[in-house]
Amino acid sequence: MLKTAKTFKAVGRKFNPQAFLDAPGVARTVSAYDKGDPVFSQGDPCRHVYYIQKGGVKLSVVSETGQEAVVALLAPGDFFGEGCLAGQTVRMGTATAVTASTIMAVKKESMIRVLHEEHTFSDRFIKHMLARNIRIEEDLIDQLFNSSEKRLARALLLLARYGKQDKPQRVVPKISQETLASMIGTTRPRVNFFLNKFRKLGFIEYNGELKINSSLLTVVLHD
Amino acid sequence: MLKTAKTFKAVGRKFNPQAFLDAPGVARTVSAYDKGDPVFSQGDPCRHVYYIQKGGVKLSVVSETGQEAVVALLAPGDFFGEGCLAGQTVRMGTATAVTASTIMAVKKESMIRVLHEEHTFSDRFIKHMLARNIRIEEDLIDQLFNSSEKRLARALLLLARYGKQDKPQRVVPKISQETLASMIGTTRPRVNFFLNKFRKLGFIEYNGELKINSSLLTVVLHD
DNA sequence: CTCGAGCTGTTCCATTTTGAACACCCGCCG
DNA sequence: CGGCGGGTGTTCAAAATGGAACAGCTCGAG
Repeated sequence: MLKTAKTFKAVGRKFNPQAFLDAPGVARTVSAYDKGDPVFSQGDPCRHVYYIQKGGVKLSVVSETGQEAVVALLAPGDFFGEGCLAGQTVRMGTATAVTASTIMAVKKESMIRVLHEEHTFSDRFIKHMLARNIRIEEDLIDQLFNSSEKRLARALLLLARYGKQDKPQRVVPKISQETLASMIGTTRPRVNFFLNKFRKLGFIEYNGELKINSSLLTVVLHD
Repeated sequence: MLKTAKTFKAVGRKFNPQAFLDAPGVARTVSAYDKGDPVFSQGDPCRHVYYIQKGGVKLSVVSETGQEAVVALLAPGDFFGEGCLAGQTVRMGTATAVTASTIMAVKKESMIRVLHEEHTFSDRFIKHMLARNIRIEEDLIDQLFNSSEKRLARALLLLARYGKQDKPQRVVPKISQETLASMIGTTRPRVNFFLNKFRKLGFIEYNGELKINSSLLTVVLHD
């Protein structure tokens, strides 16, 4: 009855995975989080997969030396905490709400059952994971190839499409220089230096709100 | 009837995904590759998923400026080229045999069908992808946190368990300083410098063959 | 209003890293 | 035998980066 599931490719972005998780017998709970609340923390036991209904979540890791690295920023429709499906028993990082959020937790076992029983759902989930894979791989390649200046330019361009699949915006969601620094693996003064450089060059504008000029900023990536 | 599929966790490392792909009606071809042969190249159309039966494969990306970054080294039992399942139409990187290899190509559509019909297989595939996800994420975190010296130490430790799930070896597979450099995102002189440093400190030995002392080398990671 | 927390703007220097160069070594092929 | 290609050992100056420090701004709580 779900025509959108005809082919893998046809599973478009309007598809709602949540419908399947709302079925009777699926062990799930929906919770509200305030900005800054942790959903789980590095070292916690690993028993649920999460699905973002509203808001946004930051995945980060803290090193022995205490510095934080932001691995991903997630938006409504994203899953996270899937590590437990691969047999991880503890969380390898911390998930924090970056705005007030509504997040559904699904028991690992329920998740597996739904993955078995619903092709449309499992297709979607596999796609989600592949997409995340691709994105993280791109981030890695970015790190391997580029200078921090280029990485910052790229991070801004990606943030401009945060949560809006394929529809880049001119306005970048509010984000501190500190967080930017931990996303691209450098220090805050460095981020500040380049932001001002970009501003002087007219690639971005900002007073409180950060706007980017995609076409100009893209130039930075190509030398 | 498939007892091994009882729980997700029970899908152990002895499980052989290939059995499912050998079923009648699955569009697949098995080919032999010599060392250095490309399996696919950046920009090629994207219609198959690959499975390594024998040998080893290197996934790499080439930047506009011509420098190469090695994203992954894969061993028998690994899948690659899964990007096409997520709707990618062209290859984002190049896959090259690093030794003489036997590799099975499975048509995207067949792969999807088997994923739908065989829980044991799809569990395994999801696990594989999650594992790759975790590994790439670790590589990214490594880049975000660490100096090239630490990254090199970590790369050597990981290479020591290349293809041997969970059973680290003392001998690291033959690999050029150039390739190491492109894996950790630095230059060859840098790799050379640190290798010699590690040798002087007794962390590694090498004449033609590279042996590591895991416990000593691990020290480098923790300052 | 006043204080403090959190973020931004800026400076400076020690250190790390790059990038290019040159010599050496060894195995393979004509 | 001689040359050539691919990998290694080493050097050095120029450039990028890290890290610490200090000042200013703004907004909300008391």
